[in-house]
Amino acid sequence: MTGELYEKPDTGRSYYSIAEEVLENWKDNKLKEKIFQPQKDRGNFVFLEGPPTANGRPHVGHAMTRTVKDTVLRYKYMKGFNVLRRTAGWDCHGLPVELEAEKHFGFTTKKQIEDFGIDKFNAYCRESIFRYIDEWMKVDDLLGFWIDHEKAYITLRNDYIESEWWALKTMFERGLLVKDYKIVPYCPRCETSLSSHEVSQGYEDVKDPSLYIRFKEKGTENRYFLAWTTTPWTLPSNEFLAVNPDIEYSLIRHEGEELYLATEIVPKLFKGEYETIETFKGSDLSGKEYEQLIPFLGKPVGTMKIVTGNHVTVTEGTGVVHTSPAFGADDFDIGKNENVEILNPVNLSGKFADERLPWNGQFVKDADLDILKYLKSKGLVFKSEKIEHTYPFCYRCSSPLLYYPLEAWFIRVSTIRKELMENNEKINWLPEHLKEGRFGNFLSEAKDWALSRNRYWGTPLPVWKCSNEHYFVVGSRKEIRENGGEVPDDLHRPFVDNIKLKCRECGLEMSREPYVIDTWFDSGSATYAALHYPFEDAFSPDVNFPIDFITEAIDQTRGWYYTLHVISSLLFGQNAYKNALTINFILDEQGRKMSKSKGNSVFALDFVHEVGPDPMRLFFLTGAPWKVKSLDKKLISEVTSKTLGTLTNVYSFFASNANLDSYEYKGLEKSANLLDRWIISKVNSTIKSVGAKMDALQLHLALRDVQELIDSISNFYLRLSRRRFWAESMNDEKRQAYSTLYYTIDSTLRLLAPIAPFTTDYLYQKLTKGKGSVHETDFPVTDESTVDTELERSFSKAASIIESVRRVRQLTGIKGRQPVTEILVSGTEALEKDLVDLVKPEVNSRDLTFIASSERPVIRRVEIVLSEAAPILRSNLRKVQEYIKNADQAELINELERHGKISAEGVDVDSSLVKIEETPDENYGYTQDSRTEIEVFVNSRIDEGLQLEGAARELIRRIQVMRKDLNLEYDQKIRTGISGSGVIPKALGKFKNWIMEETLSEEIVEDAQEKGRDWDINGEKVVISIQPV
RNA sequence: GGGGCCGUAGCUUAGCAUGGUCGGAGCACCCGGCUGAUAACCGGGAGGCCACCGGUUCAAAUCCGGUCGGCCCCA
Repeated sequence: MTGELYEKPDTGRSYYSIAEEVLENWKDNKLKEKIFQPQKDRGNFVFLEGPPTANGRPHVGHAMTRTVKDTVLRYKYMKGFNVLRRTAGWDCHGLPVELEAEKHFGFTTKKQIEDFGIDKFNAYCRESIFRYIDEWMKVDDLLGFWIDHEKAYITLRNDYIESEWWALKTMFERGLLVKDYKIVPYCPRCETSLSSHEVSQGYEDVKDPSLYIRFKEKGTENRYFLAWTTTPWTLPSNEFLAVNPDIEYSLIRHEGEELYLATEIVPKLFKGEYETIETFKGSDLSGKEYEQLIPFLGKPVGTMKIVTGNHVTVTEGTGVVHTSPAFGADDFDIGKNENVEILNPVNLSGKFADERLPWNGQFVKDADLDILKYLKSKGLVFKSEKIEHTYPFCYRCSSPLLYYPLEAWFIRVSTIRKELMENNEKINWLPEHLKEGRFGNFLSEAKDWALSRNRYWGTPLPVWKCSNEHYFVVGSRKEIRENGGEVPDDLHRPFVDNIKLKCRECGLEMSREPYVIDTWFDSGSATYAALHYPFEDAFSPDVNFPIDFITEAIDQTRGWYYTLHVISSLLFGQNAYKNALTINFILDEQGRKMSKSKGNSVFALDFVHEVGPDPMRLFFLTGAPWKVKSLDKKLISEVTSKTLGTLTNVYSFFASNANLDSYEYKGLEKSANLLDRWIISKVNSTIKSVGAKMDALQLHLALRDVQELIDSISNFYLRLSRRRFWAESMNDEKRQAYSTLYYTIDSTLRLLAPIAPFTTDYLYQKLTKGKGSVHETDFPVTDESTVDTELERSFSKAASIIESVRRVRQLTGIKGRQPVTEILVSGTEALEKDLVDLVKPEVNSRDLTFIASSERPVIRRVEIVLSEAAPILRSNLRKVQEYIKNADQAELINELERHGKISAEGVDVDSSLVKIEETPDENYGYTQDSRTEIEVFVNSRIDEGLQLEGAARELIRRIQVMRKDLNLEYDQKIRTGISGSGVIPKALGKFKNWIMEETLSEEIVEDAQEKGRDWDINGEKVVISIQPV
């Protein structure tokens, strides 16, 4: 190290390389480990990481989620909390993983998997889920996401599974886990049922047939029920037609046939040419019989008749609903009520599997067209078209889902809707509308959770059954042993399938129900299962629960947010988390959604290399996280240079000057200096607002406040304070300035540290000379005694005055370097003298005077308002105008103000007919600030003295530019030569000493050297040369 | 079909929950200025029927109703 106290930052350096250096530093000092270690004197803040599946590369959206997580957790740590459960988690099971494996092996059916061997298949799954885990962890590190990877919870571990088993047993004992035969959304390709939250991930707009079909009423010649469907393949299994009992139906005659349909629909389907024969209430139609539409499957007893149901509407179709109990939830209920045999010719692969059908062997959706043809040939199709509607597809393999009757295990979520909603009340949602909106709506109609999956790679359903239909749910590994089983090393299939238990009721051998469970149950169990509850005591629903904070992407409202909430409500009777912050998607640079198929995904690792972690983090927190944003590199560099760039420069200024003066910070010194008092006040009021916004999880608003502070420091405080730092020797004033600036930088770094952890720590190290990391420090606390809102207001006024003067100078063509004699300000009470002294050099004026409204240098004239006056004064108008024009305006105004009218040669002119027009004195440039209404008058008369001073300043400025171009040290003395004509010699004559002082010239000769540089100063040619001595 | 969010200058957006400071910023563009920390800053210019239509009100970008458009979610 040289004698430098404060190391200067390398401004040319990329944010990525700064981050690399800081990361090294963190690693060397084991900083993460230190911060992960809970300390006694701290309160607790509990986090929970939503576990990603690491079988794909993390993209920028993941990076954003992780940034938000990290920012909050860093903030909470600095606020004095132990952040508990700051551990990573990995989601391991499920259809997505199996699908990858199927692709790898080229399997398309479950039989292939079984022939291959479930053990080998699952072994591959187990490996593949961690394929990208290194990249995930690398991204976390590079982003600065401080999360404990070593203690990560992993949902495939036996301990984790065991906790879930405990939960399932608990639910079973409370009657909440049941086996049922139900219509479930079913993926024929994956050959498994899906839960409602899985289904909700896969809706797409598609075109499907829209058929209006004639069902012939039994015993009639040409009388039909007109029904509507979009799923022709379900027609062979039609067993009923449903009508709404309360809706009115008509029997109409149309082109020689008679049709039943809802009255309301008639005019929509028939334009004019029909005749209504009779009308009925839906309930009147109940019981009427019809001929089977497609007669291949036989006709079960009690079918082919009209039934009623409240689910029938007339928003689509005809009000007569084709009902096949095998393929719809409402339909199924009807079938159950009527107690009929269910016609189900479709097998688990989604193909017709009944030899009596002409379409046997076809995939049902593919058979739609053939069925339509068949019906057409029989003359049963009234109308056929295509409509676009949304239809659910498997969220992983994109096959169209079927609603299919299956035996499955359910969690009876619908029974606790009320509790779900009550517990939702206790959650703070960001944005707020999710509580009542999307999430609340979903809760209020929560469906039973179809939990079981007929698959392989998942948490095994811990239910055993004997041939007497006795069920036993295993709640722990111990219970396996207690019931005569042996615990395998791995609780997954196929090993778990080999466990046979002895039935407690009848002693017969029990085998496991061959299902695995929905992987969403895994992640939704993280609250307790990650800590192996209740087998270990790291977790208790009574301590540090609910979780304080979680944040995930918006799609998780129906995913993780939901399953966490449901499971916690079921098991613990309370909400799982207190604060839920939702993050929206990031679109690509063109504003398109990123998707694998389009190939426009931007991966986190690539992007962090490109722009660096802090710029990326700043970008993520610009604008509300729950608003969609497009990746925008321009915006990134803008926000980065505005915050980190400026802050780095502020530090850089401090460092270079403090080094020259060998200044060392020894605490904040009390300063009477106005600027110091102001910026300290500003820092403290910003600390307050930033803290409040961070507490409210309004991270983007907090960032905005910090940015404003940085701007104030750089463009006001420092700009106006510079001269104090240049004083020859160290004095109180100067030391106080240093102390204030140090304090200001230190506070700002700490305010920004949670958001931009690398650059702030990089600068903090330099500022504090390596005394530790900014992330170990406390978040700043407001010192109320320093906050002076009155002073802050005065400064905004001062800023507004400076702005206005610049505007006037622009308008009147007086350069900033040209001094003026006076500036008058009205519309505000006078600023205190110290502040005025600060403003004066900025506006470059000898005097700055605050004046009353009446003192303003304006010429006031009374003017007739023609539109008002003309109709009243009529023929006197001319005379009055003339009179007013020639009268003494001051007297006239006086009269007007005193009497409310003037008397113009005998004519009374009411004040409403005139107005007082004000024009600024021509010797002044004028403007009024629109916001503060402060008026500024700049005296535009420039006498010779001022002109010469202006010229001198021009010279100084040019010389300074040349010094800088030569890269001279700040204290390097020079010899200067100047030649020029016009005012230049005069200016030199008068201001030589000043120029010498300002430019550190030992002498100035009025004759530029040969290598002099040509300048144009206000049209005057000047040659200047400088030479270091 | 239902629900949620959104629609402000070329782009990004503040303001709208407590109607009345004229609708503010930033980027980009042009012009000018300032600068011995600064990829900085300042001033000016151009650019908006605050999506559209109606209503409430003395007064609406802001409240209400409807329409259109975008995004998301559900059935």
